[in-house]
Amino acid sequence: MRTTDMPLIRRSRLFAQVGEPDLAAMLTACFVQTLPDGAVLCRQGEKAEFLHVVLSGRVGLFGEAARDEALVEFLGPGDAFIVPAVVLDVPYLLTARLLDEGRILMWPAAAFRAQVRATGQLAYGAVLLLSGYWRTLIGQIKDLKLLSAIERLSAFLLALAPRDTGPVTVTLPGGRRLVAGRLGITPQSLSRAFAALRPLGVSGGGREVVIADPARLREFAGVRALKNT
Amino acid sequence: MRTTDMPLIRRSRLFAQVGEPDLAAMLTACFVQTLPDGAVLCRQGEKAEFLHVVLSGRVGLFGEAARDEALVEFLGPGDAFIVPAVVLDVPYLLTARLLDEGRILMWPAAAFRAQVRATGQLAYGAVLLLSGYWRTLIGQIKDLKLLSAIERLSAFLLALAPRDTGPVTVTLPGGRRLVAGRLGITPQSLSRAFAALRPLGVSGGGREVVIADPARLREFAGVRALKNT
DNA sequence: CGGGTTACTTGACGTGAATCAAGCCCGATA
DNA sequence: TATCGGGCTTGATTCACGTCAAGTAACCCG
Repeated sequence: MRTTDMPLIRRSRLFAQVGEPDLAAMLTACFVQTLPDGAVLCRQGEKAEFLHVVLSGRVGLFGEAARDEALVEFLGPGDAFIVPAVVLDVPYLLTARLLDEGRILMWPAAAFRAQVRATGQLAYGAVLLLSGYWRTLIGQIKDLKLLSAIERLSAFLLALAPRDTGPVTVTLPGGRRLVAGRLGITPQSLSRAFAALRPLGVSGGGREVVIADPARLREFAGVRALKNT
Repeated sequence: MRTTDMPLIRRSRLFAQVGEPDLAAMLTACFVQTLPDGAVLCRQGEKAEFLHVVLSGRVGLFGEAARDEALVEFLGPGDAFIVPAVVLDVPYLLTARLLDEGRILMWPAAAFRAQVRATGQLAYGAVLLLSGYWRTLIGQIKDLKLLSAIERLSAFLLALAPRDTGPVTVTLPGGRRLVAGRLGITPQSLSRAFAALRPLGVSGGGREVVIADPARLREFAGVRALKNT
């Protein structure tokens, strides 16, 4: 573990409430790995061996079916996964794959389970982290059930931008193929959705997307001011 | 609070780890209400006032959009909601409505926040509870993204039945309209999906559904043995 | 510089599910 | 008993999105 990792570890909600000495003690059981783009951290259906905390790089969580797979969520530095599988000691529901080269904190499952049961601050951190995830997942389910593909793309782009801003450039968290999976559509449909938003001031080039008028886009997305409320 | 409520309270994962005296102390801040069918417990967009724990009856969690609403999840005795909104002190993402007459434990938000921060066992219970919810939500997202309406219905019915069983009768957690919402389809499509499953041995009458051959249904649902793994 | 690979876009077409619209069943009410 | 109304089913039609198939652009490697 490098000394430069500590600030990254502290940034995670999971550890926000844990005191310095306790944290140091906990981390003796852990190690950090630098892994290449495409590395698989855990595979759907396998038993949880480690809790992973992303220190740098981005990770994609994928659900796999017969001949298909769909990206469920993007994760970045500070995110921990898969807390639920580790805590409950059951198999993973998802496959996690690095989308970049990245550094990952590895925490043996049994040690983490014991710690979270013993240390109130860590459990509280886990509650905060899981609460945040619960909300993003609920948001995604609502989007899938209530919104069209174009509206979902609008909402997704707006969520990448700061609130109440003028023209902005946002950076997609992955290639178009991955974004399409996150939105629950095919890459082709995503391409068409971007085309449909172009008259509304969304001009895309590669991974950078310019939103000329966020207010107009927000209005179009259906009166969705309640989105993150 | 009635004495008959205590066993129900103990059944919830949230309190499983909390010792008897601590529990009694915590509950002094709470009260229990019996509410009629259709009562709204919290409304999307409002600030969290109470944590609710279902003691009896069933509750539906609904997402609301412009002119539409969709059932996101059914809850029953032992379930607590909306922990994330209460813990993070942010507005609800969902509206909760009683589907039956039911008894609900009401826990003032500020008191719960303080308790969960102070009491490791309670925080740990919350971690367990949220971990379970995380997994059901992930399952639902995977279903929405990867499965057709008919496959989703199959998976949903199978999840209601005990594993590895012969012919069974399952009870839907709500009317067809609600089940359709949970599956992300319209009631008409649900009706057609049931019709499509009839040749596979699914015969429905009202809220009771008979699955003549769960193994065959499971195979049909796509090689989804990994569903809850 | 050429050839290949990968990522994205665009077009034509098919299909699953929504929508519109009856019709049916059954329980509640007078 | 007659009438009403809500929940469910069924049929016809429409539409959003998926699928299949080119086509283009950018990048890598020989």
